[in-house]
Amino acid sequence: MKPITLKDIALKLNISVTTVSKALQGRRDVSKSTRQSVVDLAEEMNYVPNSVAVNLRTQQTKTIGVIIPTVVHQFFSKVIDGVIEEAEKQGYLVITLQSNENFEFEKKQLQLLMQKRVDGILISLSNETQHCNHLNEIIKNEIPIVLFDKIYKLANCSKVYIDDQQAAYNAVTSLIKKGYKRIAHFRGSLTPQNSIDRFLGYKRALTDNDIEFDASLVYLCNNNDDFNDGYNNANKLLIEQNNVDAIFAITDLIAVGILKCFNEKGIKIPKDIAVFGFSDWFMASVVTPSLSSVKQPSFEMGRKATEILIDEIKNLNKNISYSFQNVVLPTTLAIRDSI
Amino acid sequence: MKPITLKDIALKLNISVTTVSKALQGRRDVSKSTRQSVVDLAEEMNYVPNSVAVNLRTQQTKTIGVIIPTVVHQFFSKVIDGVIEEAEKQGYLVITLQSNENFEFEKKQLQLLMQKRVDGILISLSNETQHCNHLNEIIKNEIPIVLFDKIYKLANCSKVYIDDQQAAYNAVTSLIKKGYKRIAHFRGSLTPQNSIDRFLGYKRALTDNDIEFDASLVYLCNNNDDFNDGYNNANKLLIEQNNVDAIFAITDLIAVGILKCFNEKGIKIPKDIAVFGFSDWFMASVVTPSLSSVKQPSFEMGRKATEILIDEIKNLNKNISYSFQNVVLPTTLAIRDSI
DNA sequence: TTGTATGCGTTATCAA
DNA sequence: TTGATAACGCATACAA
Repeated sequence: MKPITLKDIALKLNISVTTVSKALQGRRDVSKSTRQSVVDLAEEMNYVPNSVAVNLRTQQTKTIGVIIPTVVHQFFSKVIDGVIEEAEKQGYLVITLQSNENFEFEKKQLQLLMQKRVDGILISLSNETQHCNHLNEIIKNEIPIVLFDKIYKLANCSKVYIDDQQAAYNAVTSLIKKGYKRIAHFRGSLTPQNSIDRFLGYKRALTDNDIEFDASLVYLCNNNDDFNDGYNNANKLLIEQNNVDAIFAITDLIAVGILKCFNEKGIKIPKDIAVFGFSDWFMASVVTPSLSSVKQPSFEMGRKATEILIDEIKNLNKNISYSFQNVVLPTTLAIRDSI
Repeated sequence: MKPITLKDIALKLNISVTTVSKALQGRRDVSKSTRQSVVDLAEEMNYVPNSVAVNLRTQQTKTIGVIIPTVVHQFFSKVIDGVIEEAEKQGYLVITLQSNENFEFEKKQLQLLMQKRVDGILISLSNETQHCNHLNEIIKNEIPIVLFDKIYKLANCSKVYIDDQQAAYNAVTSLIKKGYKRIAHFRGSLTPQNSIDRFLGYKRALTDNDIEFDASLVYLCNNNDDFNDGYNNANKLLIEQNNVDAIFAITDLIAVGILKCFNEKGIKIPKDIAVFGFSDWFMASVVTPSLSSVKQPSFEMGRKATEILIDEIKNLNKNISYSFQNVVLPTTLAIRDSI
C-alpha cells in the first residue's frame, strides 16, 4: 500500500492540495469546515506526512548527527542518551555514527552526514585525530557543529567538555592528602587532549605538593583495550617498581584491569597500593574493592551539547549571529575503598 | 555558503543538469570528455549530493530506524554496534530511538520513523508492550520490520532472538549438576516474553531433575532498576528463607545486586549461596567473585537482524516476495567463581 | 477563503 | 551523446 499524500486527500475532497496542506498545518486562512473535513479524512486515511518532501522543501531535516569513537562504552552511551533526550524534546532525530578511533573513518562519517543534510553535528574526536581540517570543511558549509569530550581546542566552534587537568589534579591531590607519596600514572595515548590534560593534572598535583615527578612511573596505555592495558601494565609495574603506593589510572577500565592483576597476585588494595580511576562507570561501585573515581557528567554533556547545537541551528535559520560557547562541566570525586 | 547543486555545475559547464547527473553517476551514455570535466568540476567545487532530493526522487532513504528500550545498557549498546556496522557495510544510516520501556513512547517512535520514511525498522519491544497492533500498522504500510531480543511471537514479521527457555534451563541445570538443590529465581516483569521464558526454563530444569518447584523461591524484579531490585530482594530472601543454596537471576545487574548484598552481609559465595546471572556483561568477569552467566550474542543479534532487514528491503524494491525468518541464536554458559 | 504557480535537487523517460 | 520535460510530495507567494 503506497503512502497517502496530500494529493490523495485533495482529490477525495475535491479541493486543492494547497488547501489541504494549509488545513493540516492548522492555519486559519482556511474555513473551519474544510479544515475539519480535511483533518478528519487525513485521520481516516492514516495520512503520514512525508518528511523527505518536507525536508527538501523547507531545507532542513530536523535531524542531527553524532559521531563517537564507539557506542559500546558506558560514557558514550550515556552521552547518546542525553543527546537523544534533548533532541527529541526539540523535535529532532538522531543519527549515530562511530569513528572506531580511526581518523579516515571519522572523515567519511562527516561526509555522510553532510550528504544526509543533517541540520547539525555533534562529535567527539577519535584518538587519531590531530587537526581539524575536516571540521573546517563542515563549518565552511555553515553546518553548526559542536565538539564534546574529546575536543580539539583550536577548532572554530562550540565545545562542551570537562576540565580534565583540574579533575586529575583533584584526584591525585586526594591521594596525596591520604598520605600516598609514590604515585604512578597509567596514562592514555599521547595525542588526545584529555589524555594530555589528565597527565598534566597528575604532574602538577605532584609538584604542587613537593613530590618529584618521575617519568619511570608513567605507564602508557594505548592499545584501545583499556582493561588489558591496565592488567598488563600493572604486572609490569610490579616487576619494575617496588615502592609505588598508589596508581592514578586515566580510565576506570584500566583501573579495573589493575585491580584484577593485584587481586590475583594478592596485592592488598589500598594497603599495599591504592588505585584511582576516571569516569565513574557503574562498574566502579561493584568491583572489589570498590573503586574511587572521577565522576564526569556524561548524560549532561550530551544534553548540553545538543542544546547548544540546536540553539545554533535555530539562530542560523533566523539569520541571527551567535558566538561559540565553551562549556566546562564540573566533575567531582567518588571516594571509595580503593584508596 | 549554500551547498553546490547539479545546476551550479551545469551552468558553469554550459551543459544540462541531466548530463551532469548522468556523468556523476558514471553512466556511459555521456561522452568520456564531458564526464571527466563534470567529475573534475564537481570535485573542485566540493559538490556533495543532496540525499534529501535523491531520497524523494528514488523513494528510499537508505536509512533504517532502531527502537530499543534504552541505550545505556551493555546488551543494547552492543546490539546497536552490530546494527551500525552491518548497516554501514550496506550503505545505510541508522536512526536510534528509545522507548524507555514505555508503550506509548514506542508507538510514537514508530510513527516518527514512518514520517521519516525509513526503509525499514528494527525493534526490541518495551516491557509494557503486550500486543502488536502498532507493528501491524507498519507492516500494512509495507515497511519491513524485524523484531529482535524482546519479541512478540505472534507478530507477522521476521524475528531474531535467543532461546531464553533453553538458556535458562541450561544455566539452572548446571547449578543442579554442581549439587545445588534449593534454587531461587529472581525473575523479571510478568509480561515480557523472555522474562516468561527464562522462568519456564528455570522451572523445567527443576522438575526434570526431580526438584519440586516452590513458588516462594521466586522473587519479582520489576522496578526497571535491576541492580537495586537484586540487592533488595536478596535482603528479603535472607530474611524469608534459610536453606536456599543458589539463585538464578534473570539479568547480570540483578545478580550483581545480589553479590553486593551478600558481600556486605558476609554471606560466602558460592559456599553459602551460589549466584548465576544472565547476559554476561563485561562486569561479570570483574566483580568478586566473578559471576557465572549466560552468554548471549548481542553484537551478532544486531548484525543479523540488520542483515535480514536490508535483505527484505531489497527484495521489496525488486518486487521479489520473501518469507519471514525466525533466527534463534545460540547461547553458551560462562562458568565462573560464583557457582 | 481558495487555488495557481513555482520550486526544493534529483533522477528517469524519451525525443532530438 | 545530449537535453527538455516531468515527477517525487510538500510549502509558500501571490492572485483570484
